Amino acid sequence: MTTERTRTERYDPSSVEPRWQARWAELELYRTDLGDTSRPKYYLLTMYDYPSGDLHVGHWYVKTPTDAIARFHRMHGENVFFPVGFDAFGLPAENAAIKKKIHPAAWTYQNIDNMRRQLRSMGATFDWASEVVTCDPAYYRWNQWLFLRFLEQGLAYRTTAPVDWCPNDGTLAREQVEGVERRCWRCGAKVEKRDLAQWFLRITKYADELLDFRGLDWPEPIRIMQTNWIGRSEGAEILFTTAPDDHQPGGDDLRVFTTRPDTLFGATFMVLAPEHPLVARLTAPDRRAEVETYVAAARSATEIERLSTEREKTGVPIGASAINPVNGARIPIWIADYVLAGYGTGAIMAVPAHDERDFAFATKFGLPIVEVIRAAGAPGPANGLSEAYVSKSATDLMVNSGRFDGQPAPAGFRAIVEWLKSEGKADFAVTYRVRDWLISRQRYWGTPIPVVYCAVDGIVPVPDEELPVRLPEHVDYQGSGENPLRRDPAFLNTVCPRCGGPATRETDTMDTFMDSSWYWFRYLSPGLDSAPVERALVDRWTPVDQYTGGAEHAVMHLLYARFFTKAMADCGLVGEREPFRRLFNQGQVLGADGERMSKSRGNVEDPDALVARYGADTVRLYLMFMGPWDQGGPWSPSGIGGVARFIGRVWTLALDPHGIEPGDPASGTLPAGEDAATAERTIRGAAHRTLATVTADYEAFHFNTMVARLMELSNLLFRYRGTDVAGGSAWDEAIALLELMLAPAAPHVTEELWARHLAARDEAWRSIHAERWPAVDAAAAAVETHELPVQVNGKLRDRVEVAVGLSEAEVEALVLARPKVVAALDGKTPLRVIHAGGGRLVNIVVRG
RNA sequence: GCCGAGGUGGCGAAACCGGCAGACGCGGCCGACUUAAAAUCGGCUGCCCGCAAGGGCAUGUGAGUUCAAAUCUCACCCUCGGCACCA
Repeated sequence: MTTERTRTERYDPSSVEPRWQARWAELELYRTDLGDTSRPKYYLLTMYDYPSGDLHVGHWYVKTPTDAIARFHRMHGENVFFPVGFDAFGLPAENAAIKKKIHPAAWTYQNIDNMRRQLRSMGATFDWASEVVTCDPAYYRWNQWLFLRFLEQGLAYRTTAPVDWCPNDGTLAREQVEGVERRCWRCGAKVEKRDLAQWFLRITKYADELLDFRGLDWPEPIRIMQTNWIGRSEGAEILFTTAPDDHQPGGDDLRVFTTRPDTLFGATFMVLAPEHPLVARLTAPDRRAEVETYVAAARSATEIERLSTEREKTGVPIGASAINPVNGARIPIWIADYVLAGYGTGAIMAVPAHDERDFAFATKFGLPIVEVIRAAGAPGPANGLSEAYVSKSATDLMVNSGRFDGQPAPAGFRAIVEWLKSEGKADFAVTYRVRDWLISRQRYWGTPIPVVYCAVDGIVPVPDEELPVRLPEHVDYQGSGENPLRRDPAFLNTVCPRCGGPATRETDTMDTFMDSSWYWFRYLSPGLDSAPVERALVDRWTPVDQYTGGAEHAVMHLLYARFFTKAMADCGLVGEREPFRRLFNQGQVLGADGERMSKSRGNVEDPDALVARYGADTVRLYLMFMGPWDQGGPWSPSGIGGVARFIGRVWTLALDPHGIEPGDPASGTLPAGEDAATAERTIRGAAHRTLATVTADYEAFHFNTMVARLMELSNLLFRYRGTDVAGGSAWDEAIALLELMLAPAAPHVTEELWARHLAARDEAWRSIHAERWPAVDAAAAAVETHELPVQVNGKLRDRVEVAVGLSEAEVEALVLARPKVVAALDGKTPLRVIHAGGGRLVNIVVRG
């Protein structure tokens, strides 16, 4: 008997995992009863995916820890709603259509089928009954409906805006414009800008409200990025007028926005955006050729290039002048690409003495620099300023500013604006960096914008009862990259809903960010065909309690979602004005080469192969163990074997507590100096201390240290395997705690072990995932002594085991008597003894 | 360029509040078990000097604050995310 060394069967995920997945599905364990009010609700949302074809480990990296959160909350008795869906419109489907001659819909649905299968292999607790697919007319119909409400509210409007344009392939997305040469990805033609009439949503109306994050538990960096993206600037709008010349009569209004009206006397020239509407009219005939060349060049540059502060400043004078309203001075008008048409008024007054970009510009082109602000007490510069003085100190004084000389700059700011305001030439103003949201896309695979154009009635909204405006199925998307909807007469030609006369449909479709701006509301009632959202469920379940997804969405998706919620609230559709109470951004898993995973780079890591080899639990646990969840990093599978080993050890501990390791002579005997009673105290103490830290780690999403703590506990239990205490009550308690703690992260193996324990005790089966999260036994977890590090002059010299709760004097006496400390003191008298952080460390200071 | 994040052993990382740098795991080395291998189990493993006891050095670089700095401050270097038509 004793020589029999047969081990328990190994853990075999390939048989255990599918069996439990099937059982959970059969029992509909994760279908949420949204009407159940007996328990607290927990709406857990993870960013839905674009159906690109295959899941990669990056998808697992977001979703499996989120699933652990869902399970953790269920174990706390909450009614958890954890839906999934697909962000199914978008450019890649159209690209696939062009390249592979497959219909975008076919490509998309084929990918969705595959990804559904892959998502199910995670063993996650998604509520599939709530699934949303945005390219389904039952979904995009409500995009159209919402658009029409926004149109009624004045939140949607149409105006012209430039697009990247290829003469052969029409509008191009940013990623379809290649290289610094800016050429078309398909035909290589030089890309130009073209102005098109397009639809916008008025996000700027909510700019101030979007700056308010009160009540939201969001990461600070995301709040800062959104705040900077919105970019609120307080200042004034100043009215300059153009001076008369030989070629034009003057008297045109030129409005500028400035944050520094106190520097107005230092405005020595004016710069218009090359796209500014007055440029053509004001330009002198002899300047025209040069100006037109410059405007063309500026239009082909990207905004990132134009706003670079590093780049050499460029610009040309247009041969006209403006009148500075404070002193009547004639100042030359230039155009330069660092001034953008879309920001402020598209025109600036240049104050080179007090703005870095203006200084660089004036220096390069020999324009005058007039100092008008000086630090208090500073002498005036002897030979002119060597750099711009941009400091905004409250004690700065105004100089060379007529009757404002000697005034503090902040007072001058107000005084100058008040004075000009009384003359109708200025007013206080606020400008935002954020621009209204351009939602028009000249593409096929998106939600058609539901308006028609009638020669008689102009822009006419499609009536609600005619929604959805369906995408025609059979279109010619092979001809060119231009929107195929324009080539489909059956779609294009319609009748005006108002007059019944001939009309044409809008052929632009919506930005897919429109779809993702309200999908979590739709999850609550995906099949509802009378309204986009069911108000009662929305009121009960939103805002979302926890949202997880990538930080790459910090400003666009997450800002649009907030805007949409506010706009929907103003349309009376929802009650809350914020979508996501708590946000977490996990890091990105990069390819092994450190680059973003993408098919074209060939660095995509396929989770199916890993699951086949190690099982879903190991992959889940490894992704959690890799590092902090918000960090991400390059993918490397080295180390996954360690996690697989850990799961195997838990399996062995749970099913074979009395086994002896033939390779370890100490196996099966208690550690030296321990009897059964102390061993059991050690086991219970370790288990309950682990429970305390693991609980905190789950709550803080510190999954990597959570796994480490469980490894430590299993290592400790392994030392007691085969001894007299193995299989005893303390042991069994520790094993049960270990399984419960591991259950949210590794749901299959823990479910199997739990079922076997129940069967061994002849108890009826119940899922471990329906068990309550255990409570810490504080008495068991308490420690009696701890190790105290002792430093002399900040260097570690000794460690002392001390009882918990000694006074500082007792500790000091103990420590000063230690031989190593005496040696380190070398006869010198301690100057101070510092007791840090409640017995964490003692530092003895001796030098003078 | 602008906004945001991050740089710690051979590798992934830990140190949550300014208090023992390197938990946990990978890899490596040594051992046990085995006819053998695999698997499994145990031990050691930041670098340098030393037989050892011990000592010195060390958290991207350089300065500073402090009894004490991976952690705070300043400057610089490098990597990653976003920059409005990829999602």
